[in-house]
Amino acid sequence: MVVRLSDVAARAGVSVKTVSNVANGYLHVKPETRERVQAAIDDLNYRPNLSARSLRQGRSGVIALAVPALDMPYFAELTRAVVEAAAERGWTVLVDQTDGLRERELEVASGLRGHLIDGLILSPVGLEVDELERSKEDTPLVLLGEKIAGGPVDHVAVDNVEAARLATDHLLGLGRKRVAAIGYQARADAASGVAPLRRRGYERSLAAAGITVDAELTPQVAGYRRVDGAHAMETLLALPEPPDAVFCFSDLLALGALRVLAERGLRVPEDVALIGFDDIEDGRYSTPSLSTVAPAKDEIARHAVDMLHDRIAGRDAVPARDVRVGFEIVPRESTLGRGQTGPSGP
Amino acid sequence: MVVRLSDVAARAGVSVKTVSNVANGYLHVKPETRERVQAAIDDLNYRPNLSARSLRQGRSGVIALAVPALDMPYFAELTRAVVEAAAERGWTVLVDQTDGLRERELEVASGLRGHLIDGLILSPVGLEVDELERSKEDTPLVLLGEKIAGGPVDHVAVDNVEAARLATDHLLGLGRKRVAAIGYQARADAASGVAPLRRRGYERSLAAAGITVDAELTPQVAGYRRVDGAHAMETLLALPEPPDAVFCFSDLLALGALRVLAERGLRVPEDVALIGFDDIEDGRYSTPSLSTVAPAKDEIARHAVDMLHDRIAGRDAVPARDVRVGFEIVPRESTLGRGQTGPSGP
DNA sequence: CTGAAAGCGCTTACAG
DNA sequence: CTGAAAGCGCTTACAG
Repeated sequence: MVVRLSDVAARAGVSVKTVSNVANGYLHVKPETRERVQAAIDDLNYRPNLSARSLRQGRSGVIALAVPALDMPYFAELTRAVVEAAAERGWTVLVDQTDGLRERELEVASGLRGHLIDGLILSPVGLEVDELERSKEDTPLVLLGEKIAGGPVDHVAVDNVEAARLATDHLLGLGRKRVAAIGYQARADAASGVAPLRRRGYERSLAAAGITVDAELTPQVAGYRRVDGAHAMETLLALPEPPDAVFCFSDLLALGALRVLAERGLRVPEDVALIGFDDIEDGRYSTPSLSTVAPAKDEIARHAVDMLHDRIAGRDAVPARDVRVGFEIVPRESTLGRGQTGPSGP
Repeated sequence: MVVRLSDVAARAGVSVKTVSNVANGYLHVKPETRERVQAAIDDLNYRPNLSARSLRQGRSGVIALAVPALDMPYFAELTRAVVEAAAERGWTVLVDQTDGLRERELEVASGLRGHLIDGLILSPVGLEVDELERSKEDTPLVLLGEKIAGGPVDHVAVDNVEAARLATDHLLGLGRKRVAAIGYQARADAASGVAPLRRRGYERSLAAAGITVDAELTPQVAGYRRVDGAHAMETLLALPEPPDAVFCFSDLLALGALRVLAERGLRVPEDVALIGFDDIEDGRYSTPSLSTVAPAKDEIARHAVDMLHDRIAGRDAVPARDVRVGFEIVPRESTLGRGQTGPSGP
């Protein structure tokens, strides 16, 4: 049996307007009246129909978050942070998985959810900026990452070039001479995703140290998962002169690489030092624990939600903003060795 | 500018009914008419307003999935599977995180989303069956896991007792004598979550081998994350006579334990054999790779979505169903040792 | 402070 | 096969 606002009004002996005022926490309702209405709401177990409210108000209180894959820890952790930040605003989050596919990202960006959502936070991988402009929806949109930066849309990211540069510096600072990078992608020149930026930081660091990039030390990967890191590491170890350090463009890549090094009986960091990117929890508990670049995920989430809130509130006049959040180089055992670090853990 | 059905109708020179028919893929529309309507839809970039549709039809096409934590890989992987299974039915999934808190689970179960969702898949941790019955909502509900089984609600789970028994058998089969269990919880007697079931399986296996349970070998944990496994392992290693094998009630617990064993310089599996539960991707790439119990996550997701679909379709007459999905013991290096297993990987 | 009424954008009987 | 109209359950000007 469905309970309507008017049922509550009838029971409480007031108008629907008054019930609506109480349900929405408005002022100008006598405490006595408010109490009577609340009692009726409780008695009847009334729940407002959000579709009706949304239809009337033009806002649903639901935002969508579209990430490549929920089962990649970085995105799982980011999703958690976004859901929490959204909850603080009373928003509900609807999660979409794009698998990094251009068409799915485009679908999502072009209003897949038809007015069901008030706004969208999208972490694009395959989408190009011109496609985004062509599909220009009126749904407020915030982009994550640097796939499409400086474009016509709000976006928040870490400074990937600088973070990658410092990560590589960290390896060079250990005295390593052959520093490889795992994460180069075939489509790198097409400015896809973070790869070209982290690549630039890596190369910049080497250049500053007077080292020329050795193409052999930058194998191509198909993706950023453990399996890709494992394959790339195998390639590197097959070289006549393997690297003595590796900067992996994601922690998952690094964990895959770590696994292969262990299989080969190589010591980390003594034989090969390793640093990743993302600071996922897995890396804190691996053996050895994984040095990494830690982006401020909570800040990313908070900024994304705040910016979306501003857009939804109608600050359309404001030009698109590019927000940078902080990051930190977190040295752990995979570069410093055992005993150099404190107890692991979150 | 918002485009309405009537705008499309006007442009195409037909009635709204016809546009509605086309938009919903109904029959009985002349191909020629359909084409003209479709052209108008494309021209105007029309998107149906889902709130209006939902208000009218009483169904939104959105279901909610409530899990304890998205950043726990098991739930992240399960969420992915549910989103995919739901997509096959044209459903969108709204994700809630409960943190395993009773009150949040209750909120969610008692229609938090007020008619926004057509149904709910809930993985309860703290919620008790009587609370669930009291709050008896009309929103179709399917429960995951065995926290509340055999109750008044559809639910799908693996046979945790049997799975735990076989996992323990696997350790005993290696000739281990002091087999510990990490995952006992203080509230175990209160029948909370999977702990008591896996505990029963563990004890049943020992009993069959003529071994009495040693309370020292079953330390309490506060949660099922890596940090909890690390703490419990430390407790076990501090014993005068530490275990030579450990059954961990989750892979995360096992990964935490593995980390501590490595820190202490103990060999796995030579000194201590280890098996987990969940088959998360992390365990396939750890060193050593982690033996585990692999529940059929895709089956769980598919059954949950199918059962929810049946309830939404109004098969209320059908009594609550308890569905069991399969599982598999997956031996890897943490019990079999190096070289005993094939190449790791997904 | 409260009541009666319009309207958000759909879908769907009901006529034709 | 198509058109005109009612109504889903809210919120919100508009009167009082």
